[in-house]
Amino acid sequence: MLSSSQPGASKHGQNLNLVFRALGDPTRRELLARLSKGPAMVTELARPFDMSLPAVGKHLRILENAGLIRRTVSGRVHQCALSPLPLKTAGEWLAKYTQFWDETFNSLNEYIRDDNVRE
Amino acid sequence: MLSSSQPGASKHGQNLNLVFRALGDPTRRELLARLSKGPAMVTELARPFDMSLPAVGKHLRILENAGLIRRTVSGRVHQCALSPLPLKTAGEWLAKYTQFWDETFNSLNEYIRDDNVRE
DNA sequence: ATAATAGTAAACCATATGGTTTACTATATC
DNA sequence: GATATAGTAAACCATATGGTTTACTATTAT
Repeated sequence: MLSSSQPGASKHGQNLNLVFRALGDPTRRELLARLSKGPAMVTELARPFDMSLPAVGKHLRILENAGLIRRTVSGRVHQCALSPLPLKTAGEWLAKYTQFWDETFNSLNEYIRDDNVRE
Repeated sequence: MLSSSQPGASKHGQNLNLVFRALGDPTRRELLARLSKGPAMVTELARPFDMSLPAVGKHLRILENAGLIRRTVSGRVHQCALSPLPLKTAGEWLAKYTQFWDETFNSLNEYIRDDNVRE
């Protein structure tokens, strides 16, 4: 069934791991929401949180490793910007299940059930 | 900016934490893919994996706690079924960023940028 | 030159994840 | 009743997460 190879061995799967795990933390979702309004430096991003600067720095690193933000250093200022493509990837993975969201089990659904949903 | 309250304090946010973290593991995504083709018992679900039954059992528990599967026990058999609503919730969260996916920075995007993306 | 600012690095801690093996419970079968 | 099957429970282990504090580097400002 599904991918016959190892469960998350593909690069694609690895990205999904990093992205979904990154999204699983509320602080990081807040950071993304903030960055959706435009780039910001680290201190600026950290200000709203009741948390040390290094802690926020770590969250940003995780977002960066997931490809969700990019960082440009100029002087001592690290400017962070949203890099939303991985969100699209995640959205596309979820979209494969859209068919199941409306539990109108019609014949189309029947057809889909016989189809493969791949990892 | 965004939610003025605590970062993941809402029940909604808690669900997102559980759901995204559940999706962050390839074994669990495979399990969901398998269940998208119809319900299955635990042993059946575990078979394709090079992993002990208790390990798969734990993954199923995590999926269950995230609301992504339901379990009905009859006799000694635990039947698991996909419960896709939390996927919808996650998809809706992601959908708030759809605007950023196509990097056509038109005037609509400009308008959106002034809008709030909330947690 | 001195001091303040932006940020990372490193050491540390508590708890969570993801896996194992062994033991156990409960149901089904012979 | 004896045995096999389905599955969880519990104890254990290694590593990852999410936070802290202290120390450090590098840039900017006085």
